[in-house]
Amino acid sequence: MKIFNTLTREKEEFVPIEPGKVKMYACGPTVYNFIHIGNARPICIFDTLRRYLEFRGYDVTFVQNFTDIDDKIIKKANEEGVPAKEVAERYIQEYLTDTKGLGIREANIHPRATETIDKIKEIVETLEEKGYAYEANGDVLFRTRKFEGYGKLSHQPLEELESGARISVGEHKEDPLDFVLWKSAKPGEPSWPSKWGEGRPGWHIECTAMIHKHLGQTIDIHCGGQDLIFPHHENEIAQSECCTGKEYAHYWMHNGYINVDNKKMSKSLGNFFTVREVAEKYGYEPIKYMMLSAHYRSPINYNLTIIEQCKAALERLHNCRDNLDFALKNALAQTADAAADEAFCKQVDARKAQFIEAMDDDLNTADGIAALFDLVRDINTFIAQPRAKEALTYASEMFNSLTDVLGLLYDRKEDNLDAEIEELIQQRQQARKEKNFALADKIRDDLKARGIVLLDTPQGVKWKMEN
RNA sequence: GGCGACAUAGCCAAGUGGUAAGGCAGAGGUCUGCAAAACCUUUAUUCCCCAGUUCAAGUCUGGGUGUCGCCUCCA
Repeated sequence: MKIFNTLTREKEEFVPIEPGKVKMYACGPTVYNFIHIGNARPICIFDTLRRYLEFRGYDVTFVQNFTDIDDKIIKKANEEGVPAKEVAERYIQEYLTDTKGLGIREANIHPRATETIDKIKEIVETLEEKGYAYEANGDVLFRTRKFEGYGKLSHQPLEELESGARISVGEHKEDPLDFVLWKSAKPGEPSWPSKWGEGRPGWHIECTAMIHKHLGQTIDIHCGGQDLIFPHHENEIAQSECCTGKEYAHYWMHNGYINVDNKKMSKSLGNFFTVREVAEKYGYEPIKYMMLSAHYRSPINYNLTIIEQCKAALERLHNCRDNLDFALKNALAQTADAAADEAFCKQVDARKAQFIEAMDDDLNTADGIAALFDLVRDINTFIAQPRAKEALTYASEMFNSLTDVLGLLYDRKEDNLDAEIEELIQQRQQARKEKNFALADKIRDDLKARGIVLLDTPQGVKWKMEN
């Protein structure tokens, strides 16, 4: 598989550190609010990456953090007059509700900053011993200029970065580019004891500490949104590589933004939509589909038309799954046309190959979806007449496998009709046969009132629950 | 100022040298007592503009135009 590596700005063949195994880390949310759909993009994309790597046979260990101590959380807690811990815990639960709705698998480990304090202190101490960090009024700062590789991820010369940097009032930096590893606690703030006094972790150190603790000093893939490249990921590299003397991550993947009116969705512009509010109107799945419909590094311009189009596109996928279920239920025990079955199964294999080719190319989910839709057409055409169970099962399993990798069609209810409704459908069929259309239509209307829609198809009567 | 990205049909969107994927919407058809749904077929002589390289360019080069991003917390 090829991956576009931000470090080299090139697509590179993916080679894991340890054959067959992948260690990946994605920066998780700071839990002080509901996530918006911009936040949801990396969550969806890198969940799909994880699934795809597993589909390709890798044993993946995926770690994603919760930043549960931070200025914004403390601010929110103060506003509400509750402990920071309570705010964090609440929004972790809301996060899990949304990601569950989006069909995201939980990471293997979801470490929290507050559970990683020991490791954080250990790294900061090591950096201090090695001369990469210094204490100033209870804060511990990283001596950026001492790390030669600084700027290698964002591809910025130091001078240019410095021209934009500022020293805020009250900071005690040796250099504007230096950043905080450990912050001294203000009165009333949550804090932990340390050799530098009571304090809490800085903005960038926790990810590095969690990676070292749970994945090791060097990982395969580190991912996140493009806005984390600088300074967050640049600083992570500096901390980690100065601490260990080893390369931090082999591949860096960064997703593009979700825009509104062509502008980056952000809290400060106030042009954001939470996942929750969009889901309440359209459901979670169209959001997931939207994320996959474009390449992960391209921007997506969010609006209502887009989400409606995604919902409609998804319908075609769900219908195919319904069609397959129906065909399977009425499958022939033996094949009627062995040659046709064989040709069909070969075609199914070709779609899988097409899917893999797309996804191997830097996770081209848009092309992956195209392969899936081609498979849908193949299936729909094939099942226009009764087919043998074997071929249908083959196609069905392939369809499930591909949709599962993409993380779509995860929320299908088991549509089991009770005997009474089955009986009503039979009565209607009888009425139709006897040309008692008044009765037939009445039964249809009654069922519709109960949310069950009947579909008279050439293959027989299908039904589905109304959306 | 430094660094970077993007511009493909009504809409969304793939496609890094070989003659324009896929989806939505639209049109036609199949099925049907009717309705609805579904399914099938179809929809860009052309890829922002100009010049160049090449047998061949949406794809490479140069120049424009436009839009956006990072350089400050941010997915």
